[in-house]
Amino acid sequence: MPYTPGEAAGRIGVSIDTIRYYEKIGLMNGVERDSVGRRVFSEHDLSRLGLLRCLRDSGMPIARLRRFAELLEGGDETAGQRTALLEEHDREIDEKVAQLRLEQKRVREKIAWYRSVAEH
Amino acid sequence: MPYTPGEAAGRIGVSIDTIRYYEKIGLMNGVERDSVGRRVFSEHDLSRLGLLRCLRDSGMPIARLRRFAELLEGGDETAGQRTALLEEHDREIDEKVAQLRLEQKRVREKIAWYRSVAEH
DNA sequence: CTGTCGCCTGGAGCGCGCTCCAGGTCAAGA
DNA sequence: TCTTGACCTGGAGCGCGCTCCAGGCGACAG
Repeated sequence: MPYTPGEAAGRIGVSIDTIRYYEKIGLMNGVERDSVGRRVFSEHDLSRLGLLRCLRDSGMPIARLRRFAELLEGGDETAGQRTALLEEHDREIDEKVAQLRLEQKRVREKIAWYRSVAEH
Repeated sequence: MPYTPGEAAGRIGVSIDTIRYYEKIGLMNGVERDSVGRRVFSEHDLSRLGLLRCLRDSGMPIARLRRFAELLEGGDETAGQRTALLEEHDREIDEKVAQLRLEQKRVREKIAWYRSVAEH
């Protein structure tokens, strides 16, 4: 059930350096250590890391991620705030997708235009 | 019909510094200058800049943008390569959107889970 | 005639998110 | 016993895409 840093990194798809960085900046507080100081990741740590990574990959900046991590540490009372934060992120993803689709439309128009010119 | 740097920046929605930077790195070669060395943007320059900006905003890295700008300067013979480049970018936008939707799914599942816990 | 404004240049600096490095500890295998 | 390998730390460095700065120039307003 516990994972070494290398296993954790492999499972989530990040580098060990990223894991250490996340701990350093307060995104992953409370990860246990073994007798010689090496990190030991629980299943729960992994899912936390996975969620953080998912939020990060979908565009959440580190500062916001830190806020989320803080709320996670705040226990049950912060569940509402966590939900609100995720809901806002959800909306931001929608907006980003909409924006990408607009840009894609323009790209496609340009492609169509190049094609129409090609067949003179 | 011609625009000053400030007007060009305003119309496209970038800073003058960005315009200068784009010229410096070869994305906007061939912009004319007036008698004292100030840039003069034609309608065509604006649409070029606008397209570059659109590609950039939709995630194309500068190196690729540079390649595209080179092709633009290559004239009619490069139209096919330009089209190919834009088509690939179009696919990349699709992939990025798909990825975002996956991540959004996970975010929504987490929200749903928080909600289900809240109503114990 | 003196601001002030918009622009010019080359080059330094910045914010983000890692990534790499030097130097060290311990454990297990040959 | 020696080596290899995974991990540790603090801190420097990096790649990207701008952004800002100092110092200067010409045009136009008061």
